[in-house]
Amino acid sequence: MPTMKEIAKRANVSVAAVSVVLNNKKSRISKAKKAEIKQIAKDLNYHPNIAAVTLSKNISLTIGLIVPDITNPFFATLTRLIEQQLGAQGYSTLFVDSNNSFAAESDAVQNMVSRGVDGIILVPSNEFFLSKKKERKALIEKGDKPIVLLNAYTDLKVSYVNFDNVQGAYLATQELINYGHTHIAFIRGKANFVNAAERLAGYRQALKDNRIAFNNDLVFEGDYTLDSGAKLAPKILEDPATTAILSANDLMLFGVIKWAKQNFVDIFSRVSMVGFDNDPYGEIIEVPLTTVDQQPLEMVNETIDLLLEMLTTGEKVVQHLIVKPKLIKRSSIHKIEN
Amino acid sequence: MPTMKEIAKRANVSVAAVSVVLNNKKSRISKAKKAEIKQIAKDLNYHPNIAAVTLSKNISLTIGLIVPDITNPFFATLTRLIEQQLGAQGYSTLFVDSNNSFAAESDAVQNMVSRGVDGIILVPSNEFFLSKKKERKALIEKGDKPIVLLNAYTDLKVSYVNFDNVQGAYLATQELINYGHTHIAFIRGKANFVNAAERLAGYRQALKDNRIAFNNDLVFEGDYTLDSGAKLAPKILEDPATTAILSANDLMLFGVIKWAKQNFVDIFSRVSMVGFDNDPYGEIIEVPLTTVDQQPLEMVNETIDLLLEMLTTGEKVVQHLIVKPKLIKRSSIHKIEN
DNA sequence: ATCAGTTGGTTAAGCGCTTAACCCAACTAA
DNA sequence: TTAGTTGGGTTAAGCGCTTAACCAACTGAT
Repeated sequence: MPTMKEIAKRANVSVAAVSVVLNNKKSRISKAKKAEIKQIAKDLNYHPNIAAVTLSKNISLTIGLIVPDITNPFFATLTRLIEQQLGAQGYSTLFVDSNNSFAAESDAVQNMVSRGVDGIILVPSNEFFLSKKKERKALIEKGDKPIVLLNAYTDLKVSYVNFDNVQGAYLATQELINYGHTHIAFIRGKANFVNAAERLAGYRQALKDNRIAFNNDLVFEGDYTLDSGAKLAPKILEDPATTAILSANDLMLFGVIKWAKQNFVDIFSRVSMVGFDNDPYGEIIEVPLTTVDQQPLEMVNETIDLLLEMLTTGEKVVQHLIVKPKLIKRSSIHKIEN
Repeated sequence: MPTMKEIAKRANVSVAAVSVVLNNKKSRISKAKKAEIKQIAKDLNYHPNIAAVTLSKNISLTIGLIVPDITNPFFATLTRLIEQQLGAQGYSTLFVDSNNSFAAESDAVQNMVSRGVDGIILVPSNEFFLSKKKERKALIEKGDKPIVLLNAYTDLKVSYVNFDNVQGAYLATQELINYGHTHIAFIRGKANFVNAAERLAGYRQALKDNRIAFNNDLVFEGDYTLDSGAKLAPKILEDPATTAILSANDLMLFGVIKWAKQNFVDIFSRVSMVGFDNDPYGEIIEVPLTTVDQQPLEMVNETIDLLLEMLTTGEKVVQHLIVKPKLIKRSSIHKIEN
């Protein structure tokens, strides 16, 4: 790999001169020399050693990205958008799949700080919210880099971008009610997942606004995995009065559908369904799924803007951005006569 | 962030002493001093500045990973396995989604080399194989880092890990034939995708071994996207003699299914289907999809082993590893009477 | 008494790049 | 004539860490 030293030698100048011209800083280097240096750099196919730049400037043009599970399509979509937008701004992405483990998230943040990332985007795992506040706080403050949480609310003094889970669940529930449903099962995320609580709240609010009594027996707790949905399916369907299911994500609904297939129940006739996430596969299943879209592009845009603002101004702002949900109406809801 | 200098001052030793003990090198530092230094490091929550380590040792414990599209579940699975296995070995992952662009792959490699990654895992895009050999070669040789291609054959002098596409397509085709199918449509990948050619070859070989004439009118060209499958669907289904479809990936088959839903054709009765990839959603659709599993875990294991061998020995080996396919038999094939 | 070997470290150079401070010759302007 | 400016760079220190070479004091054997 060619270095500035090499270029300097060929151009008969000091490496300082090379540095300033290759970085396009205003300096007293003559036009001719500038051109010569740039030409030599091009000829040698020079590219800076980023470790050296990082060491001396204390910025790395790298950001860390931590997601709970990249095989979850929603997180994959976020990841793709983030990587591409950061790349367009000249930033590289140090990627970690935390496998839904708080310990892994913590290690990842430490390692990223150690590597001198300029900032961190953390899509918190479920475990994140199960940890002690003190530990969460320690994680956030490690190396006090700019950090923004994505897809989560939090009580910590840190920026986050989330989407309006209350409103999302409200919209979805209202839609079911509009079709005449009153016995609506709700598959929530585990008690301590923050987004899960908000979604439950939206569900309850919609019931209340429609004067439908909330019934806790209709609330089932999953963990956002397909398997947890499959496991809950028989319990949910046990009550013949239940005519609809609202799920805190599509994946659990797919689990319900899978269980139904395996047990020969015609699930699409049996219940109406609405999910969360706008999973691409919701569109191609037997009956396309009505779902709440989390507007990943908007979320990522806000996240990148926020992070970039911190990086360029050098100030650590604490902002909370909430993007509005959008109900994608497809065919998994049918009318009920009361 | 505390530095070795800080530790050295507190322990009344030189930073060189700190360096050797924190790196557990054998040295002439007394047990007592060693313990003291380590304790201070722990108290200060010291973590090395990786940029400095990289600069001086010329290794970064970072590897670059480039995939064509992280929202494709197969690539997501590979990515997850890679990141976790590398993490377990102390390596971090610099991630790039090339968005199926050769230019992006090329830039990514350059950038990674510039950042001093120790090695690169490239899951080549489709465009990769459409580029000139000279350009592909240039990409591979950039900065001559250890590099292994994953999920591809190649004519270049570089290691790769792939799975046996010929055998995979052969198995799938033979399965269809076993069920009595003789008019089997094949959705291939674009002509220049190397894996696509091998899959076609396996399909043809199976036909030949069963004395079924190859008919080029039954071969359709997609680009591995869901949309391309949807676009091809009407053409494929036009010929009433066609009783089965083998697709070079599940996604295109999902596209066919989607088109069928939208056009009210009962696709699962109309044709038998086999895909490639063992996409998780193949299991939860109306009729679970028979598919060829690419054994991502085995592929990743081989890839990591290969790369780690190069990293530890420092030698650039050129090995070609082919993992055996596995046919996942589900319900999307039905018997045909001839 | 001398010397080799051991113990317990230190020194210094270097990795590639950045940046503030400096230098000198030639040219203006009063 | 001289002070001041401008053009065209150079020097040197420093970012945090690594590593080979060195050194001083002590111990034990001859």
